[in-house]
Amino acid sequence: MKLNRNFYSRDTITVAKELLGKTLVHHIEGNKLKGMIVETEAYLGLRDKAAHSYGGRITKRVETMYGLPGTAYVYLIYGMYYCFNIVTVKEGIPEAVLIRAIEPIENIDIMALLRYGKPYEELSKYEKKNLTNGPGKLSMAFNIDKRLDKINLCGDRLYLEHGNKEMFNIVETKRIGIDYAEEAKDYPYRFYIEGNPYVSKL
DNA sequence: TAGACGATCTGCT
DNA sequence: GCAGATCGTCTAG
Repeated sequence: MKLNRNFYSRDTITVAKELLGKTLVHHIEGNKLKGMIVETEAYLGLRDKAAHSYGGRITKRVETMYGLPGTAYVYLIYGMYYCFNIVTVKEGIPEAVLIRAIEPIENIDIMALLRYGKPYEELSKYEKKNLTNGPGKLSMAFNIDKRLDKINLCGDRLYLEHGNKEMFNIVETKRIGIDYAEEAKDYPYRFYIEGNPYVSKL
């Protein structure tokens, strides 16, 4: 069952935690890519120095974060990778959840082709493990890029579903790659499924 | 309009 | 473990 607008229209920390174990679905050229979310990070707009929207900044790039909850926020990082986020709370409040890692479920061969240009069986052990265990990596494997910025996640192209197994422990820890963010770099806004092999960093 | 930098990943040491 | 890749976005002037 698809997650609706109400799911996203809540406190960002809550949504970040509850997104764990949910299934991400992307329809591409007649095929469905599916994966389970295993790692997320919360970005709390105004009061969070690590967020693009810190202090209420509104620029061309971050305006997406001010949109409706359940909207995709996709941006380019380091000139070569895309990061996929989900807008939360309500329109006008610039908060979002970064999807950091996914466990592949369906059409893994297509993901392997998108990421490494060869089918899954031909991947080395190292490549299999690294298929989707990071924000830039999962974007490659799921064919997510800037064209999906501002897309409605309550639609039929890219959306989330309730998962099957939701029995797991959630680990809370500090976020990654935001050392510039002063005191905000130590906030415990990163969440992942304990023991899952696709988590980007322990 | 120029200059600095980043919510990352890879490959080499 | 560390540096390089690589360019859109933002800020200052």
